[in-house]
Amino acid sequence: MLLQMSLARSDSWIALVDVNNFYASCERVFRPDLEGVPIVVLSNNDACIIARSQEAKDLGFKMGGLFHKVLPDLKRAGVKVFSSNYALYGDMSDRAVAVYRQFTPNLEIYSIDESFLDFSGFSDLDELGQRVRYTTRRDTGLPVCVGIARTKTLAKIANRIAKKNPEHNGVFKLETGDSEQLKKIENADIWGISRRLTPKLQELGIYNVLDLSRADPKMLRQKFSVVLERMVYELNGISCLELEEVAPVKKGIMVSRGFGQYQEKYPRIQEAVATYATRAGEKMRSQNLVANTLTAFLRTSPHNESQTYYSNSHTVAFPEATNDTGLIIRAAWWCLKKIYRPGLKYQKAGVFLGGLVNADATQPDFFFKLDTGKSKTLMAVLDKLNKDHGRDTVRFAASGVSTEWKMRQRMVSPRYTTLWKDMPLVY
DNA sequence: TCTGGGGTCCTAGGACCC
DNA sequence: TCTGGGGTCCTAGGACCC
Repeated sequence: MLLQMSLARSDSWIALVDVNNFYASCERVFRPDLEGVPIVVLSNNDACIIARSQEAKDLGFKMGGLFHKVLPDLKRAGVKVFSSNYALYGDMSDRAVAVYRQFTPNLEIYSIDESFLDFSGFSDLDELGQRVRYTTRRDTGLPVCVGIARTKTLAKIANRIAKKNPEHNGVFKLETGDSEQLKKIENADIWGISRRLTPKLQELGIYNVLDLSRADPKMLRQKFSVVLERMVYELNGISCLELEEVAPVKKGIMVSRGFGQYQEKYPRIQEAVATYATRAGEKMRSQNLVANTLTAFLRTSPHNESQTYYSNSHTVAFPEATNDTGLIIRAAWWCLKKIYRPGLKYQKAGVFLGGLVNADATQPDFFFKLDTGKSKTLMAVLDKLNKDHGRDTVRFAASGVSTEWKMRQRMVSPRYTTLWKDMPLVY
């Protein structure tokens, strides 16, 4: 593979804006009474901790900690616990990005809580970073930190420095070749280097980011990968990772969930799979995509020692690319029939749509004639009703009415910003 | 009872072709 | 029937990220 890189223009600057403790901060925006109170947010099924406020971090609660194990400690410490509320987090994320766009037209939404902003050509970048920070807080209630540097990798590091050192007031500009700063950061603490890689780098005498920036990129590529090679260039201010302002077309859409409790019965699993298939169809249509293939998968718990682990998947190709929920459910059930084994306690199932292409550029199958006009109208009506009146107002009977497989969300906060009935009357 | 969900990129290896 | 290099394409699996 050819290494793509370009010397940073002399005036090119990138800012990484990152919301502090994003999920926990979202919960706090509408609950000012929780200011200063430790907060944790749980994964789906209320299984483990996936986000913590600063206070909860300081109390020693760990990422990934099992909820049921740490529950007594959480109670004792007076920690406020939330199930995850992705409707709220997704909407708050959109609001933050809308604020960032007031400062630069060129930005890349990197994740639900991080965006890269093109700061090239502006003067007084520290002051600009402070304005982004102040405005985001004022207009959304969310606290952010800003890291500014010549490349994405360095901007990530700058952001980390801003976050860890309160004296910078949430904004830090990292100059290329600032060896004092790079020396202070361990390999495992930067973007793209996992804990696993750390001991191997240490064998080569690479203990911190300064060492890494001075390592031989060709040698690292040979011993590890092109990813590490690029990192060395990035650390030296040579940009290898461009700003992706236009989100690339998705290559696949996945909808999967663990069940609220283990499921054995075929009809219940069918309902779950039909529900995931429905959700996947909605996602596709909202992005004007159609899928060429569908994969369904089913597995038992890898942690349940009372039975042997079983995991299987099956893929089918649609005769013609589609985003019709009826066809997606049928295909998903076809796959499910191939992989379901009676007598097992299943923990999770999912649906994956692949071979995605734009819905306006499909290749019709000569022999298989799908009535796409009728399907399109039906799906449009379905989506409109569900958008106006709430999810699942109208749905396929295949999804069933039982609730036993549905995930647990016992402590979910209201959808303050996306559901009229949940909107607080007094702020 | 109980261990997230959704995604990207890279690599190796096999199939196939000329 | 055997031998071979060089190339592309596809897939599965791993690593990593948030």
